[in-house]
Amino acid sequence: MGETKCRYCTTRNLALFAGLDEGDLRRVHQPIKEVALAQQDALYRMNERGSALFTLRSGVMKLMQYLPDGSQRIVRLLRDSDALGLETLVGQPYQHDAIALTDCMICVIPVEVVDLLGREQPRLYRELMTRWQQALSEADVWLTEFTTGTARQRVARLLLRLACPEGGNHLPLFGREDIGAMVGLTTETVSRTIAELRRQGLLRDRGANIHECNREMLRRIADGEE
Amino acid sequence: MGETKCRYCTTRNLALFAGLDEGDLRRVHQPIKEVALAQQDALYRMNERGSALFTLRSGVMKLMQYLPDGSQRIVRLLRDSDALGLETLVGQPYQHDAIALTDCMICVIPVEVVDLLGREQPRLYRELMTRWQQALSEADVWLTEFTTGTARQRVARLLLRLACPEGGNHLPLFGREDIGAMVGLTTETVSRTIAELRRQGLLRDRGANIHECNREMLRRIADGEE
DNA sequence: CGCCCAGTTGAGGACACTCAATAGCGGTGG
DNA sequence: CCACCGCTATTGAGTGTCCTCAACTGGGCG
Repeated sequence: MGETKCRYCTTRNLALFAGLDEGDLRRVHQPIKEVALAQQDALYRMNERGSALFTLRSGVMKLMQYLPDGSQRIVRLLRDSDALGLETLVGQPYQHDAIALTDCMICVIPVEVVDLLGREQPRLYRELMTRWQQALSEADVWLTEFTTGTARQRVARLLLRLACPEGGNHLPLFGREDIGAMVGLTTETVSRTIAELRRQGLLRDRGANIHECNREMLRRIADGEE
Repeated sequence: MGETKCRYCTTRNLALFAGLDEGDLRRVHQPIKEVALAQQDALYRMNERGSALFTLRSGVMKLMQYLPDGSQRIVRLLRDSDALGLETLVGQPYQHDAIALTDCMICVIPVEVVDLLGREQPRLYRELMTRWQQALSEADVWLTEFTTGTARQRVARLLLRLACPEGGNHLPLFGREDIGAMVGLTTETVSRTIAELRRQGLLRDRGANIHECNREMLRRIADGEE
C-alpha cells in the first residue's frame, strides 16, 4: 500500500524520496504512514515535540504563529508535495500550528527513516536542503510582498500569487479571515478591497472559485502604478 | 593561516565545521578564504550566481529584498557565526542583497568543499540543516513580530530582540532608515516612536549605543498591554 | 422557517504617512 | 579655532488609509 504511493512520488519526481532506488524505498515504506485531514484539522501544534516530518500529497495547509496579544498570522502556505515539520530533523519542537485549509492527504515520515537513509544516500540531504530553501524563499516573499504597500497592493499581490498565478494551479479564495491573516489586514478591509476589484471588473468569481482575473491590471496595482 | 581560524571555530563549536576532525579540516582549509567588509559594502547582490557560501566571523549584516515600486525591506539580520548564501548549495542564485551594517570578517566557503566533505561526513549536513532552520525561524519571527501591531509595539519588539536582548549581545541602534526597513515603518515614525520611549525614560542611549532600557516596560508595550 | 456564520457596507476616529522645516553632529577647509 | 557644509535625526501640520464598532445581507442547514 505505502509502496505504490512512494513509487508514485518517485516517478513524479516530486516528493522527498525521488531519486532513491527500489532497494532504498523498500526499507523506507514500511514505517511510512498516511494520514487524511479534513478542513480545519490540525496536523500538529506549535511547541509540540514530534518525531516525524510530513509531505503534503494533496490539499492546502497553513502554518500559523501567534502573538501574546492574541493576534495571529499565517506565515506560509503549503501545497502539492511541500514538506512540513522539517524542524524535527534538527531536534526542535514544531514552530507553528499546521492547519488544513482544505481536505488533505499527508505522508508521515519518522525522523529515524531520514537519519537511516541519509547515511547511505547523501542525495536525500540535497533534497531536504532544497525543501528548506523553498520554505525560506517563500517566507522572504511573504515578508516583502504581503507586508508592504497599501491594502490594494497587498491583495492584488496575493491574488496574483495564489488565486490566479501564471501557470494554472489556482487556489480557491479562502475565507476573508485567512486572507487577512496572510496580508496583515482586517477582514473588513480585505472584503472592501476585493469588492472594489470586482466592481472594477478585474475579478470575476463565484463563491470561493475565481473564474477570471485581469492579470495585467492586477500587476500594475501590485506594483503601485495606480 | 586559514587553519587556526577554522580550528578556532571548531573549538567554539559555532561555525559550520564544528565537529569535524583534524583530517577533515586539513582538506578543507586550503580553499577557504577570508574577506573583510567595511560598513555598507555588499557581499553579494540579489540574483547573482555564486559558487560559495559564507560564514560571518564578526560584525552584522543585513539581507535585503526589493519591490518593483522601489520600496525595500530588510528580511533578516545576521551576526556571530551565522551562515549566508546557503542557496548556492542547491544551485540557486543569491536571493538578497547582503550588505554589511558594521565592519565584518567573513569566511568564504566554496560549494565544492561542502559537497566533498559532506560525502564522508553526514554530520555536516545536520549542521547545515540547523543553519537553514535558524534562518527560517528567524524569518517567521520577523513576520509575526515586526509586521503586526502599532509602531510602538513593533519598535519595542525590535529593541527587545536586537538592541537589548536578554543575554547581553547587544546590537547598536542602527540608522532610522534601517530600523524602518525592518519593521515596515517610515524613518519619521521610527524616530518619533523612539523619541517618545526616551521621554518616558524607558530608554537611555547616546548615539548608536544603548546604555539602559526598561525591559519589563518594553515587553508590556510589545505585548500590547498599554 | 429561522438560525448561524461569513461576507458586505457604513460612519467615525486613530494612527501612520507625506511634505516640509528645524536641529544636531561630524568632518572639512579656511 | 571657528565657520560652513552635508547628512541624519527630530519635530510639526495636514492628510489619507485603515481600523473599530456596528448594522445589514445572504446562503447553508437544522
